[in-house]
Amino acid sequence: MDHQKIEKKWQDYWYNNHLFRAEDNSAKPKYYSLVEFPYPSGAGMHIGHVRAYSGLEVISRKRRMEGYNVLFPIGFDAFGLPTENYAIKTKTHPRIITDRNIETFTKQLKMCGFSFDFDRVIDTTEENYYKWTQYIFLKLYNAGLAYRSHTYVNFCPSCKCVLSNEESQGGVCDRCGSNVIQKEKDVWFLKITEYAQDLLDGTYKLEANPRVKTEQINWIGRSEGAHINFKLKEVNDNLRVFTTRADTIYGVTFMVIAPEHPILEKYESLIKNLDEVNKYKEEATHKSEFERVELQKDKTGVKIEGLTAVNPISGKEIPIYISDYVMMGYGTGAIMAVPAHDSRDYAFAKKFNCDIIPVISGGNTLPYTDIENGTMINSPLIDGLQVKDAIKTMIEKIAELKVGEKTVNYKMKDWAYNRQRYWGEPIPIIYCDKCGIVPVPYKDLPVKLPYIEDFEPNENGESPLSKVDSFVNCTCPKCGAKARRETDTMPQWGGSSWYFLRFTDPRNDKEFASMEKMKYWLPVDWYSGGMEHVTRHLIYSRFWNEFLYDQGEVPVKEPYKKRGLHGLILGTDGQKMSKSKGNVVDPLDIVNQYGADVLRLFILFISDFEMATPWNNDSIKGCARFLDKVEALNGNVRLGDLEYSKKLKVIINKTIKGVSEDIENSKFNTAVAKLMILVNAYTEEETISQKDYETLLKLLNPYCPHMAEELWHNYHDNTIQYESYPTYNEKDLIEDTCLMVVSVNGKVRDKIEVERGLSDDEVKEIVLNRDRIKPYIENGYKKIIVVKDKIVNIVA
RNA sequence: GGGAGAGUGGCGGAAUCGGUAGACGCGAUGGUCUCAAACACCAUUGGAGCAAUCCGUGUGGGUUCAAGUCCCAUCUCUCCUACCA
Repeated sequence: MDHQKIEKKWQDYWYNNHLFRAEDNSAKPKYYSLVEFPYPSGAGMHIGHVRAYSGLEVISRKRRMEGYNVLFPIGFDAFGLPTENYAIKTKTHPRIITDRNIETFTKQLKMCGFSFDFDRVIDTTEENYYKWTQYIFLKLYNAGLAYRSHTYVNFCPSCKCVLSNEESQGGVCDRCGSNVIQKEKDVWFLKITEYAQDLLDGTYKLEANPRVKTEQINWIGRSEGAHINFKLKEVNDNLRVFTTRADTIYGVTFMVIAPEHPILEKYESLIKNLDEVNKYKEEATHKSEFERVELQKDKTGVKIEGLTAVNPISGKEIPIYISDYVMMGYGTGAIMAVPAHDSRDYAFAKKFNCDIIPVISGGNTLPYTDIENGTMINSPLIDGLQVKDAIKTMIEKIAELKVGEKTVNYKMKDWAYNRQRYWGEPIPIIYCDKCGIVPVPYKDLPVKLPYIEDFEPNENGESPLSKVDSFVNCTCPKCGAKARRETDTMPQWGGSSWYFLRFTDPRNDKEFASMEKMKYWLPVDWYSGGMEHVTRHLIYSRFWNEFLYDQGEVPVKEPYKKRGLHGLILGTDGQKMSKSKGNVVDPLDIVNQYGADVLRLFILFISDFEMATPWNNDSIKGCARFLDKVEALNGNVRLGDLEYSKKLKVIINKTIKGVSEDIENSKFNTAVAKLMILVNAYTEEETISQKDYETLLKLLNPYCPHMAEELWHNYHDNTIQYESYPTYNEKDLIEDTCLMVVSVNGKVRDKIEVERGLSDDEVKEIVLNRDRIKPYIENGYKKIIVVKDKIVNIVA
């Protein structure tokens, strides 16, 4: 069959007739299946996209046949650095590049025959979309969840841009791979930490692979402990620390604060060795996070002369050090060091000759860090207590003395939200000399991104928009005086944090989506995506949705009911595909050579959907042969019912059941194997009935819709897309007879074909008289275990 | 350092509750068709052995009538995370 021709034919038919359009008013039950919308890169669609979309493509086509009103949308997450960098390199405006790329992507998606609702396509860079991204930002601002702060942030020296914590994992820029440094800047933060507990609670409820859940749970990083205030001897102030081990307080022999800690500036005048301290501070902040981690074995630091802390329990005076092994971003940026029971504190103490006092018994050598089950020593108030009780008792004591309290700490940090870049949503904020920070009134949205020619960032990391006077200069909405606009833009993750809401009502110009439509469509029933977005996009978007829910703007607290996973497609060499390795597979080459149906079938057949798998050029042939066989069967079809062997009936019914169950469990590969078994069984028959052939076509349709549609039209005038999905007959699932395995001492010695449902005694009698078995039981046997219809084991 | 996942033929990978290990596909070998090749079709295909049979799911133990599957120990790989106090 000429796949080029028939695929084009049915794609035109489906898309021109809007066959996959989701209905807003429908009596059918709804189903919202969502795949992570692509970033429209210049390279076009990648083989990974095909795999990522094929899973829910199968589900969506199956749901339509099952009578659901399906929303399976697609759009483009088109703001972002790669486009901007490419624009700088080629001196072409990002708008032009984006439009071009979206066009290419759309064409390619259609060439694969994906059943997206192309009437709902959204583009995050369009004014009528980013207007609402800005709207949600203002909502956050007005709720006190967007704030500006002057602080140290992750900064990529190559992209000349601030990065969020999520974008600089491992101390490396997410986009370009450069080492990230700490830079002091004006930063917009979104207070995602306010939602840490809600996000954690929601994670437990999410239907998802444990990998997804644990990763989110670890990222949120809840830990229970206490805040403890250590009085400063020289001034009337406290040094506050966070600890999970309040029990070890008698073992504290020194304090350590992060180089960025504010008391350094606050009590500058008291510090006798200020020059030395400032020098260390300077060095530390200019080290990249990578360097800090690399040098971790070798602890560095400076003792702060002139400031002393007082242990609130023992009253002992202890020195304070500055060291870069303490991070400003976690806890309070200060720790109480217990060198006897913490290997980092121990290393530091050894180097700086600090005292080391063990407070938990059991260890012969220091540092003794295996301290979950020890007993307290050298700790007057809690001596002899088990660690667990000691923590509890000490926290109570601290609270009683009003020098601290029980608290919960989260690893997650607030989300650094501004970027010094052109190709993003302008942050809708105005600075007025009189009124300070003024949010743009909702009615003035969108703050349009001006069309400019010079979009290169400058050397000191200022946004290209700062050079555009017509954009910067404005009037204060409050007092009418001359004012300036914020010139930074939002990060790539902004637009994608709410796109699933927009899909329910993509052309609305009054609201980001109507409540009525969101009530109908939400939550997303099945959201499929990659592991790489679990600690970024998935958390961000859940945060926005939870916030909007609390504002009464969306109807559900958690936007996703189920989160599915897809594994990476690796190169044939087992390495990640990349241009530099030259192991990239272009999906369109496969489409041209074998057709979209073969590609779709193969990409799901290749392995477990959730696992990473190397690409294999040779195995595709098997899928092509399979489709040839399906087509060839067309000649064996006879109208009307045929009476088959029970065996074939069983195969048909088992296939229907198995394929359906496998698909629901994301076991797309074994579902294909079952279809192959069915086709092989059909091929052995002289003739098959039209009804049974159509059963095959319906089962095949979600995978290979072009072929299914083409063959279906040999018998019908209507489309197969909304034909009812096959159901199976319970009583035809099992054969009348069964093959039982006979083993002696666990080794297979014989097989018997017997009637189903024989009693144990009947089976025993048959087995003991088998010629193949007799030699093994000449000297009698100890016992016989019969597993009904399956296996007999004789213990001799 | 912490967490998660994985280890099965020449290859990609299957294997509900512990019950015939290797489904399905690729490749390979032999054959049919062809002047020939490709395609297609038929047969065989975990290893050793003529065979009976023996050995086989990273490694070493254990539980069980029975272990890829459960338990203990151990090695290797992948991903995530990371001076997290």
